[in-house]
Amino acid sequence: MDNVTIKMLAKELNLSTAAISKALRDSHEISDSTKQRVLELANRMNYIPNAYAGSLRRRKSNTIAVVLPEVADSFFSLAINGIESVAREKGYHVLIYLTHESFKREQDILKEFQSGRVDGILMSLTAETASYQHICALEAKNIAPLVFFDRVCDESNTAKIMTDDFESGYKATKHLIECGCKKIAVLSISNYLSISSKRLEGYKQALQDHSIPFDPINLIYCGNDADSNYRFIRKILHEKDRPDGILATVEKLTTKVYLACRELSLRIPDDIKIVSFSNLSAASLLNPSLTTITQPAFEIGKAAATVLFKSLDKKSFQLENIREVLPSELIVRGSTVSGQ
Amino acid sequence: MDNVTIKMLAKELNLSTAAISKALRDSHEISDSTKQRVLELANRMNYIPNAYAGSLRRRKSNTIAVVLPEVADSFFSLAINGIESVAREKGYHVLIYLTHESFKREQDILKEFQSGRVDGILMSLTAETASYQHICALEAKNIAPLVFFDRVCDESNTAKIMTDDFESGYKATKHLIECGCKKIAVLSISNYLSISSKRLEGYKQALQDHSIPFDPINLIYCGNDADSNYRFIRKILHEKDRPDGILATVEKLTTKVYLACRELSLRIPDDIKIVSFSNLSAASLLNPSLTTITQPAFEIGKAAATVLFKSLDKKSFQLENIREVLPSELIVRGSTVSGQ
DNA sequence: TATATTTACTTAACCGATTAAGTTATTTCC
DNA sequence: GGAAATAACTTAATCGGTTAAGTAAATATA
Repeated sequence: MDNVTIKMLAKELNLSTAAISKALRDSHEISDSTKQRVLELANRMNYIPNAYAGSLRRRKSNTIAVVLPEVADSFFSLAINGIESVAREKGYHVLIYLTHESFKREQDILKEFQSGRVDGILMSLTAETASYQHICALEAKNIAPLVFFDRVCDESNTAKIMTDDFESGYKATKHLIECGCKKIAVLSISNYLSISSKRLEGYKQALQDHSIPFDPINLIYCGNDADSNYRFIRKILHEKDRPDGILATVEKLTTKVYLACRELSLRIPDDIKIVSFSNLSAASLLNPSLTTITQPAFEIGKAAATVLFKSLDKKSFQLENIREVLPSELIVRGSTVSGQ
Repeated sequence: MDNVTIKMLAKELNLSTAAISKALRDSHEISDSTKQRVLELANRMNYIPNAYAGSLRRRKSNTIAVVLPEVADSFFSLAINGIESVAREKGYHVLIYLTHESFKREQDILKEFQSGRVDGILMSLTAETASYQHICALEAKNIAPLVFFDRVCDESNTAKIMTDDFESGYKATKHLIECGCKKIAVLSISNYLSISSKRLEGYKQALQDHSIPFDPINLIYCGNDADSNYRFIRKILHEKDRPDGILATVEKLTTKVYLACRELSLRIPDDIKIVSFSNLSAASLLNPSLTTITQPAFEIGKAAATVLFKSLDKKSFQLENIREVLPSELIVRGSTVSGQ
């Protein structure tokens, strides 16, 4: 039960705790022979330093927080993989906080970080986040360096790792238009998120470049409840002037679209074409296979963590105005082009 | 930068730090009027206790660890959701450790827990784990209560939350046999994991009950590398006496099977039928839709966390010999029955 | 009225490590 | 040979809380 402490090592070797501590940290104040003895004993007694004693004294926890809406989403789970790969290499621990798209939770979580629990924060905003005081407060108080990934906060000027959302929205829409779509609906989960608005801008630009007027009726905002999203989508696809193309900006909405199409006997891609932002590895196996905008999720996580650790390794490193934009890829499959 | 501490509150109110601490913890030693004053000031100054000071003194971190092979897997990501939902309610923090199926990592991670970083551990073994000293050591030293979920360790007698793996293996195999399969291959990732052997036992029992001899050649062990798994599966499906039924015990292998079938022009379910352990929400949208054994992933995570917190809340609570078995469900779809 | 108890605190030790500021003994240098 | 520098430690303060033990005043009890 009781773990080996520095005090026990000190008693055993007739040294002060200070000497042990310094020996373990390879201080020049300690002779090589003593260091040897300390190291040997520490190994033999299986000494593991108390995680919190050092954190308290040094005001450093070797822990980062990842704040994100959801894990059960291939983009975020891959991003976590990327983050974890860097954190592990650096010997850091990773705390996970799920907001489940709740702004209140996001606020509570950030507030808790004032406890000094984490040295750095990686964050992707909730779909609800429309006010940024909690983020400003965090930054103003200089609590911990913050790096946004994917769902970044334009109102903050800390580091942001993102994909080319405008271009992605543009590419996807252009592709749908070129496949013959005249009425393209955009499924979104937020009118606050900058990724949403950028994707939407890309969409609008593509329409404009192809002389299709933008009609706000084609903007469809879904919520957090899977069932009502399904019913909503189904209702829209059931209408007389239903869309003939769908751009789903969120992976989870695609399932609903497929199900609704199936139930309404709408043929994909003949009656309706679909492009979805998705990292689903089974995208190519769907019926029909799904045309996706696929983000480099793992790389985004990795890049975000890498930038964060630059700041943690060197206090002078400035996160401000850092923007990394990684390209997404349009992968054309059967939901837009038959026979693919 | 410098956070509000108890010392600052004490100075402000002309009280000792002890009084503040006790007031904040609503001790009977402090008068109501003083408590009021302390609480009011703490609120006003936005006092957030240092996360590590209390943890050090009280030897309690309000943090649990989740040790698992992978997040980019719908079972595990849903389980994390379940765990997080309980942890959040209890005011605990969740550290995530990914083993990526590496035994060495699992050992290192467990060893680190001797630092007292976490109050409790939720764990799912790696596919490689065949030795259990690291787990015994953890338990012997009484470092933190440990609850296994899904990939449990039979050699330990701490709490285990699992699904009915034998029955699932049985049901899946029986279904394949009833669909006409004569030669059913089992895709597995481990011959160590108890879930694997239980599923396999169920498979064998089903064969026996239907008078089909068990042939070890139908046992196919895949590794951790996606590409070589694919090539391996493809090779097997290319052979003359290829299987006519596949039971994939791991979600990620299913994609490979579908791809291999497509490349080899094997028709599912006509030429080959597939059942997979999977929590993929898109299972019904695959081409053909996938017959699955679906585990109650969220509930498993939730149950595991609930049991762990029982032990954390009441030290006398015995985790030993606790076994909760939640039922999985066979969902018949198009990969075994055409037209589904 | 004297003693016991309760109330509402304060003091000081403590959790386990880190580190600034000493303290010797030894070596270096002029 | 004596001052200065260096090596190899120790002492004690510190991080920010928690808590056992102590204390003084107020109240209760005999």
